[in-house]
Amino acid sequence: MSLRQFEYALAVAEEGSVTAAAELLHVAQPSVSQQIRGLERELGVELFARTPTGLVPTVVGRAFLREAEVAVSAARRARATARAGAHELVGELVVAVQMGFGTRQLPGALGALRRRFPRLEVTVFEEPSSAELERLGRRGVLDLALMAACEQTPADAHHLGDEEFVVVLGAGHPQLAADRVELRELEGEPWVRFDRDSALDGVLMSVLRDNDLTPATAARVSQTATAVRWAAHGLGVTLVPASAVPQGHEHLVRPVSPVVSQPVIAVVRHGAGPAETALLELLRHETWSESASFSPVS
Amino acid sequence: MSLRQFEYALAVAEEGSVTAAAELLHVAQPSVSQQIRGLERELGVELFARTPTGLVPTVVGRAFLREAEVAVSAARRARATARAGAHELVGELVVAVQMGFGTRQLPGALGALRRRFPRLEVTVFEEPSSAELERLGRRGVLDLALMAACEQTPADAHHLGDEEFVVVLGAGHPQLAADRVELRELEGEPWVRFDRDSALDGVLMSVLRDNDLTPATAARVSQTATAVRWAAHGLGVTLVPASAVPQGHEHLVRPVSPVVSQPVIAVVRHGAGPAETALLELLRHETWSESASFSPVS
DNA sequence: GAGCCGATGAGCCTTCGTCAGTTCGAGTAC
DNA sequence: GTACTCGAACTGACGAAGGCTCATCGGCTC
Repeated sequence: MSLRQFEYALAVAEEGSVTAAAELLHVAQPSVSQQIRGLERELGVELFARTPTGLVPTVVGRAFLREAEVAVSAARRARATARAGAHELVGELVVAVQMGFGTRQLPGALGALRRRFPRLEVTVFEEPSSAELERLGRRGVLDLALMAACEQTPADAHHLGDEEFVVVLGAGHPQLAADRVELRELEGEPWVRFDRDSALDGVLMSVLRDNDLTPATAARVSQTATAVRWAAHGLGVTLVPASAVPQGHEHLVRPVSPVVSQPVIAVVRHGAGPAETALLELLRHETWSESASFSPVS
Repeated sequence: MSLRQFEYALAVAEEGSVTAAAELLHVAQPSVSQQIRGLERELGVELFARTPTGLVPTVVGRAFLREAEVAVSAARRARATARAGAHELVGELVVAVQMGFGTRQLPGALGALRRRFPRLEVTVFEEPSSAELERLGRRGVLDLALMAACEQTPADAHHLGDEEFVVVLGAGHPQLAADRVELRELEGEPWVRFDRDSALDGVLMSVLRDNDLTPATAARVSQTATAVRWAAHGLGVTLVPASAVPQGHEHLVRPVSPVVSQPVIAVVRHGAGPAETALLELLRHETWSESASFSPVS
């Protein structure tokens, strides 16, 4: 049972005779005859009724040909898709981002990618933990991963820039008066934290530890936008990447001292093709080091 | 580009490695390796990225595999359909009926066929002219044709029975008093006739000629049911097969003298399979010679 | 260095394609 | 009605191509 047999059977049905089908397919007549016979023998059914003037599909033959048509056209589509991929970029690029990193840069890069390769679809997964990210990468599901550097960063990772972290304070918080918040001044504040085992929570914990602060957990959330909103409502203070602050909350945000920043890396998978490389280049050209644009209301 | 290559590629994508795929497919590892390479060479694209632990589909590879999956499953369905047809009857049986013949018997036979072979679909074409019917038959479109015998009836036609013709009179027509209408008594009546070149019109014309009647045409219609309805409304009289009289008009119908009847034949096409034969047998077992059940209201 | 994975090359065998010739049925001329 | 011709599909033999297997090599991981 091969595609060739299907195509021959369809041609015979279309033309109504083996001879005409053979001509259409640019092969000799016995070749078509043999293929049809072989197919019928393998299936154990008569697909065509032999008349003196040619071959006519039987009842089962027509039912078979309907499905065969689907198979053949799908095969043609598959080939066309692949061949198109040789020149243009087509397909689906799967990207994973560590929650909160590159939130500002990624849309720009993806927009540019889409403009350059309209037939390239992109799916983005947002994962909180770097462990899960690594697991997906190992399984080959991901084409490109965007994450904070950690101890086990592979050697072939591409350093894109640094993500500066900022605190979000509740409305009316006394520290909003300062241009830059001294972390030690936040002693005793309750914190809006992130999911256990998430990279963001890891950053927060190490920052608190480095500044001799005791972590009082007000709540745990999984998304940075939620953390910012809750902090704005006065539930506690939180620490998020600067690029992850949603619009409308800028006035509650302050850079911290000492500065907290994390190198952001991109990992493309083994045997990366032109699509991955293109996205990587676009990400490189985004602005990563941005002068903190948060300050007290003047 | 063959189905085998598609299956191999899908297996590799599924298993994540050539070795595992080969095991799954019960072939040696180099075989799978070669097929994948051949496919990639033919398409001019890298479908899989080679990693130390196995093969992972690339961006275009995934787009290709999506279509390949469709092709392979359609091929499987095609095979399953055909194999099912070897034991059970599946598919679509195309039947053509000469307008007005077997109108009563066909539904019964088709119902029985459907009960015995639920997966066999039947399509019925109603054609007015025998020439068109023959043309369709010659082109191999039809599996079975039901028609009146004519001069050029082929030798392999199956005689099913005879279709008696009856007249339909307008309400209040004086001849309704008789059990059987003498055709000569209809001299001067306008007739509701049938489409030019239709078999029914041919029957009507030869009957009128045989009885020395002059045909006065009141109207021409293409369907027997319409002819009966128009005749019932007093537009004229008409002559239709007894089995074609729709319910509710029986009181306006009378057999004629001399008796008009046409042999009804079934023609199955060259190389008829079990489906055609089954329907033919069922048609044979329907009652064709029926004592005329039309009479004046008692 | 052991072990796993994919790639490669040689040999065997199946399968496909072609050419020749045969069979069968339909249409036609006499 | 018979014989002839033509066109259709089938059959068999042969050469070519491709698929499968075995043994082996090169790379990478642990």
